[in-house]
Amino acid sequence: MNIFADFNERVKRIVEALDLKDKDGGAADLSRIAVEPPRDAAHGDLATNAAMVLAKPTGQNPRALAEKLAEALRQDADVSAVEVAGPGFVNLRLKESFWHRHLQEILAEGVDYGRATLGNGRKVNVEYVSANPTGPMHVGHCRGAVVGDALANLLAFAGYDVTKEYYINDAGAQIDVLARSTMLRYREALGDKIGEIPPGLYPGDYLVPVGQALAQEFGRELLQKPEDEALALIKDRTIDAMMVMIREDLALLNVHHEVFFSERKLHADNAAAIRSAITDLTLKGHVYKGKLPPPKGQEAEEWEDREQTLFRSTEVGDDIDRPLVKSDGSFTYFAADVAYLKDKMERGFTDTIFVLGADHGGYVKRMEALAKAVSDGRMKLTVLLCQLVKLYRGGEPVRMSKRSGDFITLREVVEEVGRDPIRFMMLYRKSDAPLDFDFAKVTEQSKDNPVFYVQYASARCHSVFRQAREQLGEGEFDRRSLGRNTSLLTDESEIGLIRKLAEYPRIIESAALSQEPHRLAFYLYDLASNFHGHWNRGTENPDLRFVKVNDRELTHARLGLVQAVSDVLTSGLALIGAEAPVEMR
RNA sequence: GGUCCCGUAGCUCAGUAGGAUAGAGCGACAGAUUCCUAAUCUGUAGGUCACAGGUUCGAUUCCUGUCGGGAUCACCA
Repeated sequence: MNIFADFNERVKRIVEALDLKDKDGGAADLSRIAVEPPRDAAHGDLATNAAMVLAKPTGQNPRALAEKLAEALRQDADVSAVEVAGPGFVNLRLKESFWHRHLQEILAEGVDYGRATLGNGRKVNVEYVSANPTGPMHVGHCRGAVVGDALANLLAFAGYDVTKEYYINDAGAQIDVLARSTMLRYREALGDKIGEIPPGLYPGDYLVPVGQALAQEFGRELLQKPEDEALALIKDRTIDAMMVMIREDLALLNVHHEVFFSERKLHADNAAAIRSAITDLTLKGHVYKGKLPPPKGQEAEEWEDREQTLFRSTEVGDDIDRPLVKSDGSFTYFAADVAYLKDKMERGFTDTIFVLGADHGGYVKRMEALAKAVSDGRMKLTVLLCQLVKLYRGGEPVRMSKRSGDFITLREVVEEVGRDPIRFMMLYRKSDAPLDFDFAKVTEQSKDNPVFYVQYASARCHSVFRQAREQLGEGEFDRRSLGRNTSLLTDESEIGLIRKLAEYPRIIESAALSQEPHRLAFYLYDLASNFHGHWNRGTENPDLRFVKVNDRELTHARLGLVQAVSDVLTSGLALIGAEAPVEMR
């Protein structure tokens, strides 16, 4: 139940009853009417811009129109005060009884409070992580993994039919290099002296067990086969092993994809899928043979001026046409994307979202262009770019050398700081802003650390219940009985907390709509702050404490409020992918 | 040079389906514990929302340009 949507309907009904006509004599456009929380709480609980939006098209004075609206709104049983302010805002104040009833609704819905139908069951594909299967996940993958996962959770909660997907880049030269690297480890496991891993191959220890497993299974058999054949088999085994490892790494972060889509499959059977997709594109007139101009702004010494097969992406919004076939006759990476997007379309997705690192910003336009061409504009493709994460340790930048596999792995980060702080902090910044991640600050257990601040609020809620059970000598409290006496909540600070809770559904919808999961993290911080603030009023004024031993009814009412706060914290933290702890000591 | 992102308090950042007097945390200063967890809270100080135009009843938010910072730029994945 979104109270803003609720009152938006009420306002619209009133406006309809006024039977306003626009200049052409038609019914006035009501779509721009908004009901929002006013920026300044002193203005009331809700504000609407209806009068200002409608004034011009209907040729009326905005303040006069606002007065008419106000008059009608005063008749609403839930409204205690209405005033017209500024250029024509209508500010509403709601009766306490409305808030009491709303708290009951929150309690009835529990952790489902805020679930929305915004998506109308539309099928959305969220693709994220998609790291090359050439080694373990490293710290650089964390942000995309968390942002993508939280966004997918959020969209599902907002009523979309979401599929979490991982595109395995298991084709191409890098994978061949990977197979040759494993071959070396295989020989090593057989006792051959391999010396240093030659430059250009993957030196990481993680291939050692893969080589050992091969040696155990095949003995020296593979060395007797033709190299092509042996490498093909080794490649399969290595990719499988890498994906097992990557899934384990992702599980540490609480990330679980539903679909792992293999690029190699698109290249199988003489690239049947790619050929078919390109044929489709060709039939639609998006493919031609031609030359590309040499790149500008940089020395192009190796530029080869040749005629090639191109996707005419410039006609669908791209800056330059894109090659589909390499000079050796094989397909480009982008050609596989054509087939991949076609596959997504055929699986029925109306929306596909890619979560990528900022270094992939150059791919956005060609992907958008491709989606247009492949689906004739029916599939909406959006790219969410995550800026880079800078690592610090106590204020000092952490240096990582890219050579010799000397990077910090995802596993190491999780082991050092824990899953929840990573998930929360990766979302405690807008995706398109760079993020500083300081190991020292993220593990700090104080109010300066938003993760612990929010989780502590959850722990406090549970602490109240422990106290209540002890002092009142009761068992578990169920939500229905807690909601029975909400009308006993009369303190402004208590009503304020309900008001804050009532923003949750709106936050869910706006975060899902704008694809900005960080809004949820900031809201939870805000809610926690409100709760801590209210709590501390109890230290100054014992009458405001939740547990009143000599007033069981009041205690139940207040516990209802605590339960609702706890439910929303639990719900929101779950979307972020973190726990709502019951205790922190 | 092209493209994309960013520019808001001393610092780190929110806020933008266009709304009223632009917010929070940190840092600084002044306070609160016979307390349901002080891992908390209250108050004070601090601003040309980079700059210039445009659209609008109204712009931090949308558009254009300038300046500054970052990312990226065929045949790799």
